[in-house]
Amino acid sequence: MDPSACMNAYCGTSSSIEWYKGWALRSGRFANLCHKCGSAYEQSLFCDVFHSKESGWRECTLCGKRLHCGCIASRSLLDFLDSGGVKCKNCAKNLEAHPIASDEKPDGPATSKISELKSTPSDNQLERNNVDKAKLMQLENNKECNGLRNLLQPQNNETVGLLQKMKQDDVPASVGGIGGTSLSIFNQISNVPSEGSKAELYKANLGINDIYESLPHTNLSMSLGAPSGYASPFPGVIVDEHTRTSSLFLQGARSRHLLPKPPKLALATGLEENATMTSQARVARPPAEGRGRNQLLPRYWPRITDQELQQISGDSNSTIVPLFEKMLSASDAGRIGRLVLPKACAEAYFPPISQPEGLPLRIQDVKGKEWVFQFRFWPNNNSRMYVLEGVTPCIQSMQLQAGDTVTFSRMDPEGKLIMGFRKASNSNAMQDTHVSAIHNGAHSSETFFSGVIENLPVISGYSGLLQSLKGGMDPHLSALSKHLSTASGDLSWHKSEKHEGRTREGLLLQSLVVPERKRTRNIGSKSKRLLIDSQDALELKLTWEEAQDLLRPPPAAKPSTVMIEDLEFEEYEEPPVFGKRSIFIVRSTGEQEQWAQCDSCSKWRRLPVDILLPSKWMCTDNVWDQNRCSCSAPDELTPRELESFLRLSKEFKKRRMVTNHRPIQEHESSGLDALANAAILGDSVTDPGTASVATTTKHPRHRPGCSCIVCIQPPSGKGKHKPSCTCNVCMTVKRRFKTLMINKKKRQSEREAEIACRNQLTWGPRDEAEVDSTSRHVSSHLDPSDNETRSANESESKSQIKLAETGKGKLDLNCHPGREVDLPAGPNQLSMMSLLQVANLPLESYLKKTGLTSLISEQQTSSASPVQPQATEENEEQLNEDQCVVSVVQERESGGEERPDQSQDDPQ
DNA sequence: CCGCTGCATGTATGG
DNA sequence: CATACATGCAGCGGT
Repeated sequence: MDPSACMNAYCGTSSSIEWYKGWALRSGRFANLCHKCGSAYEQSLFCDVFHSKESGWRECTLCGKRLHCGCIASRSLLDFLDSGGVKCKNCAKNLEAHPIASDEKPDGPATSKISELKSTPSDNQLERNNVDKAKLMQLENNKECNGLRNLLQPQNNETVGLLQKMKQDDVPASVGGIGGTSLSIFNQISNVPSEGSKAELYKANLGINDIYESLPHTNLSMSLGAPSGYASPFPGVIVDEHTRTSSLFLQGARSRHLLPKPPKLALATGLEENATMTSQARVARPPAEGRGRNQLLPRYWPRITDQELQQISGDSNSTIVPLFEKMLSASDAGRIGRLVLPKACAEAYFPPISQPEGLPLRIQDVKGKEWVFQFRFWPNNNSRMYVLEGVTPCIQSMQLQAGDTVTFSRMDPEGKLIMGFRKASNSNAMQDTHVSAIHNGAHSSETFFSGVIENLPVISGYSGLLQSLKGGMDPHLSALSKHLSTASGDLSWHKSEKHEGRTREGLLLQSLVVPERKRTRNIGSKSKRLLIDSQDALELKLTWEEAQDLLRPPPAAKPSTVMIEDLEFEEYEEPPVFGKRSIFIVRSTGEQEQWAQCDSCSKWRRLPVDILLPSKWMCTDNVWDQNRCSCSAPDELTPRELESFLRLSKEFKKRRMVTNHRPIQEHESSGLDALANAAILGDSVTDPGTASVATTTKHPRHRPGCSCIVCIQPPSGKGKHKPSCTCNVCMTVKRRFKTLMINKKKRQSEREAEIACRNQLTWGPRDEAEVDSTSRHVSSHLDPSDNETRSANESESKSQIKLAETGKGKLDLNCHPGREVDLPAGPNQLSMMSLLQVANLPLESYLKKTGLTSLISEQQTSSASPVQPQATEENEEQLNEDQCVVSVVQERESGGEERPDQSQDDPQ
């Protein structure tokens, strides 16, 4: 499916800048919005391109225009500069129209821009730079920044100016690569004639999409040797690969050093520190050019840090040239002992082979041990599939498993192949281990820093720092681990211990306590087949949902209202911001509480239920309780209570995982099954709360049960039933669906008035439990004897709630323009701001005012009911001791899990 | 019967 | 749609 097309099968809007216009808020959820059909794609919250919680907003490096990456819709919105940063379509177009302008005018745009920036350092660009302040705060701790100023000192004005210009451009993609990056820039600059450098560099900054194509023309394969008159802060010299021809592997190899720009403020922050700091940033380096013309996917770019390079190289005169890396698949790491090599890499960096038998290849590991693998290929279609055979002993010796990464480098001038590795689960420095591990290692925390996204053509931070490091020999890395995993969030190559010790509770707590912790979505993972612990995978799936929970409207942003298909959306030009996660509880008295944890002292503080917390919140911000507005104030919750709450939250999370997991299995079914799901799941199918979680693989943004024209297609080649099929199964499914819809309509009409009222409540404190747009909701009931009445009312109240949501006019990603069933009666005029105002009213007064006091009991019962037996039993037992029964409200996330027995919907 | 080998096939992804 | 690649699996040989 065209990733840039609207996923609504009825819409047909395909890639265009218009597609993705802004952030839409509806039903308490943020999403990006197709302006044609109103489909909202919540998954776009996390930016595939920038892989950032900052939602993919960037500025064109050249003109400053704000861009959205168009995670799903349209990557064509922007191009990536090979020098880092992005450019908008306009700039790209303009530059393509005048590709040689800068060549003709060495003092043209580049120079003038440079001087301009030099002279007015507080111009707009700098102002714009503030946008990414948050990101840069991370940088402040990153000593990678440090070397640049010193590097600049001896430079001529041109170079400095250029670098300044570069630094001022917003280049988040190279955030992590500052050290090496800046050095490489410097070296390159200093190695070319100054006149040419401007032109070439500027040109390199322009619309060059294909770095491999463009670089030969831009003559950037210049020597990287240390410039005369420049005392490199690094102990080695830079490799000039042009001079390396000694190895077979070097055949055709040329350095194609790119010119990533250092991020803005790279020069402005922390520059005083010593310049000899070697880069520890894990930056994907476009590898040295190999024979093959095929460009290497960024996925395979070596992400070796300079420090690792240094460690490999030791003190020898040899230079380590990172070639490529590959994340081990299950079969790679399996017992078969065959490591599938990326074709392009194999052809580029390994000796050419013409016979399938290939030839033995000596590869030295980082400990200095030499292995001999059979490098060979199989015919595959009309192509070849390259494998390294006999890798099992090596893999085992490195204790590698699926998801870990092996790196291939070359030691020059010997041409010796070096094999390193990186454990997927070692990004402990960022406490993101569980995430990175279950991400197949594709997006661990360092990715966030570096901004380099695998699978995506983000050209970033090629340090060009192919240092040869002088001194002692023996490229052992055995001691490496203790040098790595430092504060910069780097990965260790060697640490094999996993962080299984981190308990689920810990994970939960972490997620509760540090919601702003960098988390990633399982995107960009090439291998879906990697062995991932299912629980972890489910947990991973939730990160989006969790993130959605934390979204807040951008501060000071005024939403504009757009109407699409009679649905009203609030549209924000700014992406939402992340707030702090909190826990909601409901006492048996009906009293609601919100609890949040101080970021400083970790104590839990009780808050009004209607407060939206910023991502950072501390006791001192607790203006609602003067007795507990400082970290020194004692904890209000007993450890027992806290444990109960967290426990229940954990249970809730688990159940939600299970709930969400089920449809994933179901989606393997045929389109008719999907229809059946629609019938069985009924209202909840269209519950927007389930939309973002339970997806199908057919097209991941559709929910199980989705009956759109796409979803009801059988899997290719496996069609079971035609839409016109009249077999018993099909007829039953259709009948069920019909009955369901009739019932739904009936209920809807019966409760129309009530729905209207309830809609007003949607953003009220109580109804948050249904919307769950902010937090885990845990309601506590002091009287467990409520259970009977609860169960008696459960079914009805649930259906009411769901109906209420139906009536709210939910987002249906696949709304048929002419479809009646799910369309709401009309738009609701609930703006975020008005809702917040409403939320600020005391609950009771609001209910009285709106005549909805009767809803309290109903909601309580409904909110307490859907606890699964196994969880409830244990919990209640535990909690009864505490005189507090806590149950989790999960109306919204429950999907079809807790619907009444399907036979209720089954006319048979 | 088991494990290895080579190929075929399904799936994900990029153009 | 073409391609890359992860993995399944048939066939074969060794035990």
